[in-house]
Amino acid sequence: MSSLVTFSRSTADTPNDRVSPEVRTLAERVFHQLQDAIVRGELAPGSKITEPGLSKTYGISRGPLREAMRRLEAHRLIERVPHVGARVVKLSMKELLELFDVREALESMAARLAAEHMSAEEIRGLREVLALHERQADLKRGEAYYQREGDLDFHYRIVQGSHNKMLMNLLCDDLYYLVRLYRTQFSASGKRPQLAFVEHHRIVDAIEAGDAELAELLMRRHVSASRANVADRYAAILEQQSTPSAD
Amino acid sequence: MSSLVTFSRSTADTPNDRVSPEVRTLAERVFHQLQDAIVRGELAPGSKITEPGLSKTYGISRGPLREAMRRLEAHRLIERVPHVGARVVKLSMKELLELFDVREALESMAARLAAEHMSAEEIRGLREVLALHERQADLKRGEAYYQREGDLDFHYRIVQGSHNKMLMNLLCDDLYYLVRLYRTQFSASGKRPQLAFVEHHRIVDAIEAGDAELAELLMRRHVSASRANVADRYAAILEQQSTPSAD
DNA sequence: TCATGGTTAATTGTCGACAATTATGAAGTG
DNA sequence: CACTTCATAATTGTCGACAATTAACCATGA
Repeated sequence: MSSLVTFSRSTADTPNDRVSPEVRTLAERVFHQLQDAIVRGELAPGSKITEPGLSKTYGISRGPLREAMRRLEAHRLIERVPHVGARVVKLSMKELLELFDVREALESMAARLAAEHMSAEEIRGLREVLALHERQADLKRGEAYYQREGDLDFHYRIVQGSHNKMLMNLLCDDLYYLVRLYRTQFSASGKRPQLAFVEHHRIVDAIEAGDAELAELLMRRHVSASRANVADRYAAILEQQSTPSAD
Repeated sequence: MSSLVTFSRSTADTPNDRVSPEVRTLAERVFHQLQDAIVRGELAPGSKITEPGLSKTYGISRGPLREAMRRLEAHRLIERVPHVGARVVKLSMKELLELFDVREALESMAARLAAEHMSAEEIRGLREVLALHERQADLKRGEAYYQREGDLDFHYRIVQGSHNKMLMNLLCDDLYYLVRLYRTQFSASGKRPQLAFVEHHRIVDAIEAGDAELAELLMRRHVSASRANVADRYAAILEQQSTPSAD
């Protein structure tokens, strides 16, 4: 029953592991469990979650559960209204595009700072991640699963390379969970991954060369292109829906 | 001469709401009270805050108090460590500069979006804010108080003009409280306000012209200059401290 | 049939008490 | 005198119960 908690790290040799369970308290543990359940779609978006229900499900009292829910709310994974209840967040396309705008702003800044601050071994690790993705893409073409998680891994490392803790908190602790939630909600892939590869490489090149401006520009385009891809796919779906019953 | 004008909201039609956006619950109220106390410096940065203490001070039980503290932690105004306690956040200069980098990224994006999405009356309101600041600056030259709050007002409006809710949440609900906290912590002003005025005007010009790229660039420079100003002042203070001797 | 009012049930908000963990201080020993 | 050890106290984590608010439902009347 109880899940094996968060085993997702691809490269496990990171001393500064961000997603360490750190289960020193009940509220922490159930927070991570709920976070995982939401991101994986086990808790349907928009579904109402009730305190007594979760309390019984996870076998804890409402005290720590409420704390966990507060944290989920702060991370924008659930929405609460006083005296009424909480629902799992349901990303609309408008909000998803908003998310991309924020990512474009923050990640381009992260790339710029990474080009300035990243150490040699950090860059080496970044290249390893890219090589790993490439190998996986060779083996499993089309299955974008690994690539997708790996894509986050790539962005993860760049954000960490910025050496800006505030950026790391905002992107890794908040926004990336929303990104993953989106990826399960709208199960999107498209033809982007192949393109994303070369973009990733160019970004790393710029970072390695210490060209902050170029790294920033490339990352901005990278995220922007991803956003455009999502918007296009959405428009296509809309059109397909508005052209109904073509049997 | 004492200061007679003590309130800052530019639109003064709302008399009562000092700290009461929505006080539907105890936790909400004490959260806003604590937030205000921290930002104003009534709770010293770095000081330890204890649950029984605050519980008695505000006359509520520890339940809603803990919820309020969770929210403060999410907004990065306090720092908690399990089983140990919570302390009011104490911004180091390093973290402050990090904050400026994040602001530069987000606010330049906000300016860009504002240039694309802001309505005519929103722009008019923005100009009114600028005019008000100019009048106040004429009357009270040097007293940067009003200008400073007003500066936030200006940035506030542009962020709202972006029509991006996620951006609004990040900047207005999280980062701006940190900015205000910094302003009380290091009581900084410098000669920037006068310069900031013309920069503000140029930004509004770009927004009004619908020139997104220019608005973004100007806002980026604006925040960056503010950051440089802070860094310079800090360097000066450091040098002053390292050259005292002769005691 | 529909609207409206009140009553009931369920959920959230709040509280006080107990358990677990950590910090503090004194005593003892090398 | 410094360092370790242990016992005490204080603080945080957790729990169950009660109060307040909201939603649902049924009944009544036009």
